[in-house]
Amino acid sequence: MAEKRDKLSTAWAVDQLRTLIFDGDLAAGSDHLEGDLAQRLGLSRTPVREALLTLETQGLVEIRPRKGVRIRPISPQDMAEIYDVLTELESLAAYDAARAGLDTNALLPLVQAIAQMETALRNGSPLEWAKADDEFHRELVRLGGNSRVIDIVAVMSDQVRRARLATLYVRPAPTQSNVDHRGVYDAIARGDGDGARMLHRAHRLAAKDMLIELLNRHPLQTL
Amino acid sequence: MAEKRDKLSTAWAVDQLRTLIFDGDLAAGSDHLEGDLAQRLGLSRTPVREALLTLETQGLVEIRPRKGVRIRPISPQDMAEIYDVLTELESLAAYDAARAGLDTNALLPLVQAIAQMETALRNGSPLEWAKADDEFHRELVRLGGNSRVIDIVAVMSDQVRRARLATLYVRPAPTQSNVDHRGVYDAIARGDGDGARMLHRAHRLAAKDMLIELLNRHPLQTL
DNA sequence: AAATAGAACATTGTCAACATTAAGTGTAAG
DNA sequence: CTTACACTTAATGTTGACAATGTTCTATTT
Repeated sequence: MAEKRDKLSTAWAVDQLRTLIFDGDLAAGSDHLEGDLAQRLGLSRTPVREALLTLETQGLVEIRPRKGVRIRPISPQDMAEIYDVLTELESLAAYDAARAGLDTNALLPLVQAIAQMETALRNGSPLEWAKADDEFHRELVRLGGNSRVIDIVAVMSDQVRRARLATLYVRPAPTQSNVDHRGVYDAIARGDGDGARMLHRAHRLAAKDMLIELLNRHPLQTL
Repeated sequence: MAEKRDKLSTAWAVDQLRTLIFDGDLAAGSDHLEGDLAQRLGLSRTPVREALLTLETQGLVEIRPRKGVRIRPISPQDMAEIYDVLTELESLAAYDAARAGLDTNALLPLVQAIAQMETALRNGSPLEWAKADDEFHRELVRLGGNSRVIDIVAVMSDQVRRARLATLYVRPAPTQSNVDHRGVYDAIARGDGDGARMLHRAHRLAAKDMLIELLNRHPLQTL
């Protein structure tokens, strides 16, 4: 556990709890008392309580009075819902990014992410590929410039983070994904808004179908 | 102010504060101390603080330590961002609703909302029209069935609520809106997903352009 | 043995007091 | 006259204690 905390207790507690959740130290579906969590973090209940409030509105936990705080599991239907939202909002971001008239320099992070994904794919390192993929999507949304979209996508991505990691080593090699990313990038670079939107939409829909099918076939518990 | 409170103080405080904000009793852009708000609601700071935390993640206030809680104003750019998000997510909902194979009975609330809008339009009652319009959009999203979309749209709608009300008496009569709604309804009723999506998208984009142009022309302060 | 009432317990909800910290204010030095 | 420093003040951040309340267990009745 990270030791020093120079920020406010509540913000620090949010970070710590997020880490515990993403690392699986707080298992999906498990229940925890405010008091226990507070003790675990070495804080009083108030900041932990406030942190949990925040995490609840972000959909990571569910507060059930007198039954403990439940770490929200993700069902295949949840995945479908979230991917649909991501599809729409990221496609909008791709459109906006393409229409923004960005120069090559501004698009550099996208190119780098794509390069990293291709390297990772060649090296067979799923984890590194996932990191670069995450970076590509985050950067794409950032370039879109809509702050609401940025926030919502971040929250939704967090909700499926565990599940995506769990499927990383079961899913087929993401060769098509890499092709898709290049296509989206090219469309943005040439200022083709509609093209970028449609290509990204197709990319996301394919990813959704793959993941859902995967989850239904390998009924992974405790997501 | 509503008097009895049978729910938890925090939830009650959220409701009260929302009402105060939407009614303009807490003006857009104004600052308020936790202590003052707590006294105003007759509560201690703790539940008010928790309520403010929630309202902050919903984008209605901005907590600025030692400077008070600011009631977030809405700029034309904010409006543009929010309408873009609403456009994408509601269009998705329209698509999903159309593909869900809902029977006429399930679509009744939509029909009623449309009828109310037409009546209000004939009677020249903008406020009633706005209520029915709100209802139409909320019901549409509900029929889409994606709980994330429902939540996000609710939050985004809240953020523009004040601004929409402020423009109600300045905007041209929404005759085209009513035509649009019928078109969306028909597409859903005949199960035409792509049609519903495209019609609703066009409807929302037009509304956005109208509103933005209106806001830029009548620089309404304090939204 | 099953059902119900009631007591005991555990947990959360709320509060008031205290600690901390940033902003503002006045003073003195350059 | 400006700047920098320390002091004052006001607001928030945090804590521990207490109140309210739902849950579980137990005893009693049928």
